[in-house]
Amino acid sequence: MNLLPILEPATDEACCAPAGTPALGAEEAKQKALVFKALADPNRLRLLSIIKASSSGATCVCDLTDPLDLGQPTVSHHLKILVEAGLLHREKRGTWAYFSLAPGALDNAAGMLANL
Amino acid sequence: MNLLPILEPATDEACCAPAGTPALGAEEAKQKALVFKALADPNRLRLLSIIKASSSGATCVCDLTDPLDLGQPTVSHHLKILVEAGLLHREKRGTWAYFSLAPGALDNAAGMLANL
DNA sequence: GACCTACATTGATGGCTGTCAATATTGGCG
DNA sequence: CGCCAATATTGACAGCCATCAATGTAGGTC
Repeated sequence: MNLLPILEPATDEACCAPAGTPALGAEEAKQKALVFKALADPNRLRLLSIIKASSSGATCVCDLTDPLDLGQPTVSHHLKILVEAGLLHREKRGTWAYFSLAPGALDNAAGMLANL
Repeated sequence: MNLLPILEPATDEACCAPAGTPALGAEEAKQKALVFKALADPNRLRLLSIIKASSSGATCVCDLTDPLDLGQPTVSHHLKILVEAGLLHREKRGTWAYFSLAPGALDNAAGMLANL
């Protein structure tokens, strides 16, 4: 990734270190938080799970409303959030909208945790 | 919530698959969402980053307030959330409280994404 | 064209959350 | 014991968020 500012422990006393700049920049943190925000809802996790488990790899909204006990607009809203976070891919085919996992998106999120 | 009257769509046709039970259970999803909720804040990500980058592996609160531009109570609040999510470990030593990464916690969270 | 179906958008609302000021607690030190 | 320093807790408040009802849009069918 990028170079981290080395923390120089050199300070006065016992308690702690200086900690001038944090290891993770404010902007970068904000960006990464967006992905985890999208993952921070039980129903969205279940949506991802269902879509991932789907044999065809693509699922339409009518498949997703029933198992979640949510209204159709709510599911549509969650799907939008997941798409905007880059986790899902939407493909409109005729009247139906098919959703599939964005390739590598989950791995990418997992990598964020490893490279904090 | 309550039971929704099942609309009999009579459209048993071509759209999708049955989708009886979702792959991820409601309770399980709620539990996992708690971890991601803890990760879904930029300042908490930066806290984790600073603590992880700390040479000693343990950092006290006084090290964490300055680089984040947040008040001490707010930082304390964020740390509490991270501890309760199982991501951090708190060790009180005299007047100071030292925080360190909970071993394997980040890997565990990354695993959740892989095993959705 | 008229109508239906699948999905998206809007508006409203209750609940959650991040932040701060003020205060409480706890340990160390004289 | 009295005081200070480090941290935690409480209360209050603004902003965000998940949800639903109602409506809009667009594709398919007759």
